Amino acid sequence: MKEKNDFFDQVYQVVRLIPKGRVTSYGAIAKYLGAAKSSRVVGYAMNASHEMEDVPAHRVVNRNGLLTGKMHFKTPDTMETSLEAEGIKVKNDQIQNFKEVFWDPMEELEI
DNA sequence: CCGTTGACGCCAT
DNA sequence: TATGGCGCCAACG
Repeated sequence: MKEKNDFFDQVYQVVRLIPKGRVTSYGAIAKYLGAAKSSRVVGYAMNASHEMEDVPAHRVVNRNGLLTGKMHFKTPDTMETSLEAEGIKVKNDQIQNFKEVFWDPMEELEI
């Protein structure tokens, strides 16, 4: 068994565990995986997540709760629309109650 | 093969 | 408080 699975795959696993109506940040995922400074790689993994339909990339935003990656979806409105469909309030590409809907894998999951 | 870019985040000034 | 630069890993040209 190799402990060092692909970083991308690990990211997908965590993102898939994000409960409906909750969101997380790239840094939170990276930190959970033990690569707090590799937050960029998490975002890159999200870009490749288009192959995995089970990866709700729309539930992953930056640390500011800003939908920075919305433009990478099928349509720029897909991300905010999907979030609002789950009860998350989005205004001007920014999650309003971000602190309330924020889901920290470190808190909910055990490493 | 080398250089640049990217859905980010933290530190320094 | 705000702005700029660096780091990290992988993919693309």
